[in-house]
Amino acid sequence: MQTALAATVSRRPANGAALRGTPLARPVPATPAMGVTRRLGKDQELFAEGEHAGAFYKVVTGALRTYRLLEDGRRQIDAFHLPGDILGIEAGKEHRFTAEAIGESTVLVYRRCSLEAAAAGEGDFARELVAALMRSLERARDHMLLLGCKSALEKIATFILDMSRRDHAEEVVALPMSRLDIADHLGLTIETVSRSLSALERRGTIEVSAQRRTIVIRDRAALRRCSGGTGDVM
Amino acid sequence: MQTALAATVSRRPANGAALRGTPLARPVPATPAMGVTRRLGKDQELFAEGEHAGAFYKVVTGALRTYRLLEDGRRQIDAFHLPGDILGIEAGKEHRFTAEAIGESTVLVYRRCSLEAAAAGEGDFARELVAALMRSLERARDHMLLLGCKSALEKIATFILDMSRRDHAEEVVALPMSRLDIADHLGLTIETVSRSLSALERRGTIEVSAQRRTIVIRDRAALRRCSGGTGDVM
DNA sequence: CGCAAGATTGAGGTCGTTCAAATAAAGTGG
DNA sequence: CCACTTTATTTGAACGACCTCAATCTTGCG
Repeated sequence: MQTALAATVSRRPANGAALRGTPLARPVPATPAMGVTRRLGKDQELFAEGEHAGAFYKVVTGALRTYRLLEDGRRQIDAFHLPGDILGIEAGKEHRFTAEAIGESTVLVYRRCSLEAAAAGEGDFARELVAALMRSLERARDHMLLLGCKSALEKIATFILDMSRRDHAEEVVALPMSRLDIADHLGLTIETVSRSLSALERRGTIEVSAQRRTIVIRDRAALRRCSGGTGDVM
Repeated sequence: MQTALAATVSRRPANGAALRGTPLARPVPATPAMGVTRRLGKDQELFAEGEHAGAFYKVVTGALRTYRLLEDGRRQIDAFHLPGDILGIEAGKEHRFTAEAIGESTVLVYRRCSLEAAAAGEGDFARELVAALMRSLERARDHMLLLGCKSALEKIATFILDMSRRDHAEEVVALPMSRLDIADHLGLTIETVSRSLSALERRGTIEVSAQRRTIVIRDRAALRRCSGGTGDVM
């Protein structure tokens, strides 16, 4: 039971964060020739829960969050999507969650029929999609392990290591998302996220930048020890 | 932080539960002609984390659990698999989790090359596999919502409704798994599982059979109200 | 019958939440 | 460029849900 706010609106961050210049801004080559690109502004919705799933997407620049809400407003961000990630593939006709840009982002749009073609079998693109699906599932399972078993500190440590891996970052890890986003991703509150980050900083394991959107990993081994094992973080 | 036992062995249940005669025992037709069947005894391992993923499986009778362990023994059961479910499809070459039969079970074994054929595209079976993948992902996401947001009582209520739906059960729901299995699935302890079930029983929402492996839903509406919304339980 | 394993129940402790306040950044308009 | 507002984040104190430890009860089995 957490983060149950009456006004869902108030839960949406609305500050202006620069993604540009961070490692996350590194664009990704558009694999198949098909697909148009689309630009998204900060907090702009790409698709919403319940909407007809007529397309799916691949992140080119920026970062997105996908989430679901409980009736009372509790939110679970199931994943953050960085350049190269594919999102929005649905089993049914409707999107089962909402996707929003965290900062300025661009995505490639694929028509759903590409997916149907893939399921029926169509060579390379099909293989890429199935691989993307399997990777999503793998990540979802890792995340369940985190949500079901880990303590707050372990969650935060795992999250930082995971972002660092996905960001191909050595030491400096960009966190384009707000504390609220992180909290709703890890099943914590913003206060606990903040406290855990402070705790890691106090121990000298990490360093939090002034703007709060960058982390420097000072002691990766210690961070790994904090992460509670298994999670295949590097 | 929960259920961290030093001896992982002691966590494995070993009683004798009858699956036979419950709704869960209902067999499922083997869709593709290929695939040999395999029988599994209670708690028998189908495949283990780290093992080469040379095959994947479809449940015909019984029920299986798939789980991952943290180094200290904490366990997360990511899913229970009932007749008709496909499990063991992996992105990489190795199984990322362990699968065990909960009670006597039978599965169909598919060689991995079928999967590769499917990814490359091979008509009907390909479509079924991709659909299975997408359904797994959907379930994983539902489960993340549960793990990340819901209270103990909400988790239990959701779980019962979900089992009832998957079991095509009207009122009487079979729970072939132990309390420990349920606890490790929902991110709780056995004590909390037990207490929550008792709480629901005390309110007259459900009834727990003497053998503890069957639940009767007395007031589905109340149970749904308890479940915390969204979860697409019926 | 008596033992072993699973499940339930009770008492007390802890981690993370809730509520509240302080601090810090980022706009905004002059 | 600076006061002022707004929003994000951090920090503190107290509470509560769930866990831990321990005892009891139940069921199944030799």
